[in-house]
Amino acid sequence: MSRSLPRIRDVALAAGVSTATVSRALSHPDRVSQETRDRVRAAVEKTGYTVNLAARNLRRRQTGSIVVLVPNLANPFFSLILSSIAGAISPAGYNVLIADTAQARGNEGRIFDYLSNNRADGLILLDGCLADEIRLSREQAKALPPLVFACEWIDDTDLPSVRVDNEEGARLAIRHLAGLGHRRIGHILGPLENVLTSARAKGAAEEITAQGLERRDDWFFSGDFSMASGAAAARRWLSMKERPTAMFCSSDEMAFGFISELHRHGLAVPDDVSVVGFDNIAIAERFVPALTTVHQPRDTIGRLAAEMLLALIDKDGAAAKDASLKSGHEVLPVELVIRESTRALS
Amino acid sequence: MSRSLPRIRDVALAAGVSTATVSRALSHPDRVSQETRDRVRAAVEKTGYTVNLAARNLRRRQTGSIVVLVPNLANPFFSLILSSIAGAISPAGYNVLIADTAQARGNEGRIFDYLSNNRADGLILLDGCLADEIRLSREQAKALPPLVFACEWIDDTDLPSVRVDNEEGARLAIRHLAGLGHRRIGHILGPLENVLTSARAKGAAEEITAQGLERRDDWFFSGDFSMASGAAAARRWLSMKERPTAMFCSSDEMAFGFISELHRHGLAVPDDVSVVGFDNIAIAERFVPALTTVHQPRDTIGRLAAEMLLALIDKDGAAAKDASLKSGHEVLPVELVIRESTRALS
DNA sequence: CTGAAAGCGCTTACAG
DNA sequence: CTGAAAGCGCTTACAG
Repeated sequence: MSRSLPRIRDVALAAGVSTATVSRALSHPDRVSQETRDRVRAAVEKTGYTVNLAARNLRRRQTGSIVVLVPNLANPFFSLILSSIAGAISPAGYNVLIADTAQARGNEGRIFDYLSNNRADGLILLDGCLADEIRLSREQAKALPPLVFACEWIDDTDLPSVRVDNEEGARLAIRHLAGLGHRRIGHILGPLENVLTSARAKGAAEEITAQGLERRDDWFFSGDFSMASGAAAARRWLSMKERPTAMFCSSDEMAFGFISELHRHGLAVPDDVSVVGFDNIAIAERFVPALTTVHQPRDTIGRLAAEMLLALIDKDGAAAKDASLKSGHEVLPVELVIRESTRALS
Repeated sequence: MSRSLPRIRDVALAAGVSTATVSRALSHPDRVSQETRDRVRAAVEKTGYTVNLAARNLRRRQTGSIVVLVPNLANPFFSLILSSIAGAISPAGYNVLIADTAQARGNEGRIFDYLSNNRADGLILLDGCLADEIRLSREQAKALPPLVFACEWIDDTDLPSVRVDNEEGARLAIRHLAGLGHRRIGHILGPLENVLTSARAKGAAEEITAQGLERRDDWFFSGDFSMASGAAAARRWLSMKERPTAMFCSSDEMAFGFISELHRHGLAVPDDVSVVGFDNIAIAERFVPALTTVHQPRDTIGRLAAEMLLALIDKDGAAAKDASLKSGHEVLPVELVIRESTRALS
């Protein structure tokens, strides 16, 4: 920034008051007389003053930033969540810093840097694979700032989170396929270490059993949420002697990869196999065929995570930490959106 | 941040040197003896010190942040560009703030706030529709920080930019379709005020003429880059008496919307009409049919924009402003990726 | 190569 | 309701 920017002193001069009064008029208008308020406002306008955030933050002993850690920025699943987080955080006066943990993992210590309470007043973590880092930070008594998990979480901790009912989503998917007459249902898993993977696999396995269907290990396909892994699963499916007649994919992208790869081999969905996704990202309704999938309310997830975090930061500031806030888990309902990629077994 | 964080004074005490020396050892290791360097490093490790960025930035009269303004965070086209920007900017020691102009437009003044050099040491603008704001800022002599446009730009200014050869991309698309024997080629436009819209429409119109094809106004369909607008174009296409046999869409998302809407009406691509997109976003190769499209090197765009901006900031700092840097336009080549959504006119 | 000292621009108890 | 003054934590000419 150039040295010619107006400072609070310039406003004070123009308004004929002290800098302390200008500061108060701006930050606590109620602690200042009506007349002073008006004069300061006029002086601000005249000088074109805007507060220097570095100075304010230094003095207030805060960073003014909320850091959001995303597993993979290039994944469209996160974009809507990010914009709803930003939409809820910005009005509260914080900057939103978005960092890609996949990228940060390259640089040793980078993640710790973000986790440090030196960097952010609060954290929203969309990546549940930070258990080790968080444990280490805690052991070293490096105080973490208030944080909230969104979408993913860490098992066996009291860290607050916002997520959907992943098990129920999986059950809905399986129930839908069973209802269409499918008896052999496959499932493409997410990454093995991922909490979403186990939750959805558990729900799927339970419902398969509940429906009295055969549960075979080789009908659980490995994956990592990516389109490429969905395509790889399709190739394995093609090579099987006894194929599932329906597939529940743990992400929409894997469903697209699976469908597309079958299409390249001359097979069609849902004619040759029914497919259900998970997420309901924007393109799901425009894919060909339109994808039957489990809807995650991404805007709500982002907004709630932001609100929970802001509440935590306030509580911390007021030294009145609310235990229920600090370890609350908001579990949002999911719903199945039935479209064209599934149909009754013929 | 809690008040118990180690400060530079703690490091100085532990190392038995002054705070000035600690600061130097950290910021300018070469200006300090080898022994001092080692002792400071040991003291940093022992105390767990990390620099307080607000204090550093205040003292250095900088913000430490680069702001990226995106037209729409929820659009997957931008995600890869954003992550490559972040990948190039972060190592240089800047925070990357991402803001959604669609959201910011709601709050009056928000955009100006971001444009202020009080907020960021540099700007990367992915939104070309900021012409008015930039003109106003300049007129009011509110010094803008160094900035670079990426993807989009503003005509008739000397503001530097990174972009692809949009006209050539359009020509490649039309030439490909003409080469397949198509004589009636339609085009779905982007938003009317958008510079990309005119560049691509110009290239398309030129090449249609160059190929000796009929150019009809009603074969230029309005759109706004979204899937919904592609679907709307499809409905108009369906209602026409004389339909184009091939469509060039100014974005992949519009192509998906167009194809999907036709599919809902029982028509298929490329059997009933050939379709070319623009962007080559990740899902293009996995759409059904896989989309023929004009590839934009999104990672290169992001990286180059970041590098240009960093160079500008350095130059500004050194007061040695390089005119060619300040108004350079990097135009990257595009290439046509031929897949399954186009085929010879039967 | 190193240290003492000033100052970046703001906010906030404190006193009046 | 208002002002004088201290101080947030760092960096950097300046002097030695």
